[in-house]
Amino acid sequence: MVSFFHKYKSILLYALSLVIILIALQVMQYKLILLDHSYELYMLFIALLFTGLGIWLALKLMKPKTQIETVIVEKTVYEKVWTEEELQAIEVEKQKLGLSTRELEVLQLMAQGLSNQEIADQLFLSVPTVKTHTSNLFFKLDVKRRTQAIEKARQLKIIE
Amino acid sequence: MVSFFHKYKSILLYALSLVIILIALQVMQYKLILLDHSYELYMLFIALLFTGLGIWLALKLMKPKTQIETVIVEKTVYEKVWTEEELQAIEVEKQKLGLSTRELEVLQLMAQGLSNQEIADQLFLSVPTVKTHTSNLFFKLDVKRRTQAIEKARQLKIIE
DNA sequence: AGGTATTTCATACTTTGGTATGAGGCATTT
DNA sequence: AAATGCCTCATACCAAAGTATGAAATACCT
Repeated sequence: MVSFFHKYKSILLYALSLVIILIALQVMQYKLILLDHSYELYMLFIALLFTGLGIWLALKLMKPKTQIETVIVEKTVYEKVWTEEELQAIEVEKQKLGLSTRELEVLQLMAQGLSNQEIADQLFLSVPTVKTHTSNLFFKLDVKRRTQAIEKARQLKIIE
Repeated sequence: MVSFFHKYKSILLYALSLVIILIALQVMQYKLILLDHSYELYMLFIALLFTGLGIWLALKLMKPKTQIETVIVEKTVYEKVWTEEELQAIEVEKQKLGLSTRELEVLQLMAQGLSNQEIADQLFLSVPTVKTHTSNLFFKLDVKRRTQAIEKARQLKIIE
């Protein structure tokens, strides 16, 4: 019963408004407006009033539809100025990771979108070797995929 | 001038309807309805009529909102680095790509390091659907892998 | 009413990515 | 000399990514 009211709250409110306004209009009609014989203005007023009410009702009922589309997050990133403390914290984290020279090289190329094969070619390595590096890299960065590794490395300012 | 009409077509149509209906009502008033002294029914009719008109108007005006063409306005504001011309050039490139809403959403999540499965879960899609989106995405971005797509999207400032 | 674009899903297939394990060479450190 | 850490490579196996193709529903526009 409560949920019923909740669900159709807008419509019930509309019906209520309808009744109230109609009564009000009838009162007004006999007391004020029609005395001036300004029937056209009177009608215009009513029309606009109920149009507004219709718009309001539509907006209320439409709400669920607009919700679906708001999955996307809007981000406005300003140029961040890093304080000494933050930079030091990042440095510490980088140190803790203990990435080797080779691993950093691989990470660089990985972030540029190269495949393991392409990285191997670039660094004159075999693909298994590159895989070993990437695998160790993921372990040290505590991630599961190269895309996550790239994201994390970016946050730690290891790359770019 | 044409686009002006197109943009405010709904409102103009509303105004037109308003006028026509008011005139019609006045004619009706003198000829039909009020002869029965059914003033209340008459008012109710008007109220419902214009409520409907209001709903229609609201729906028309809401349309652009549900489309959400460029919801992802991820304008990263590196204030001092990017000039107006550069930003505009980037915008033009973005437009040329013609990425759809869904594709942009997938791109976003992809850049956060999510797997196709995780993207599917997040957006309530099947994995094949996500694959379709990524595949189209790669084609439009002219890349071969998701890591490249992320890199390119970053350069075009589509993401972060 | 028909055309277009988007979104969705499926199936089948190939390629790439990632894990596990082992192993040898080469420095540096203890 | 032995231990440690790094770099290298290999094999094998499984998971994820990516391609190709078809299809169907929706929505929008002319």
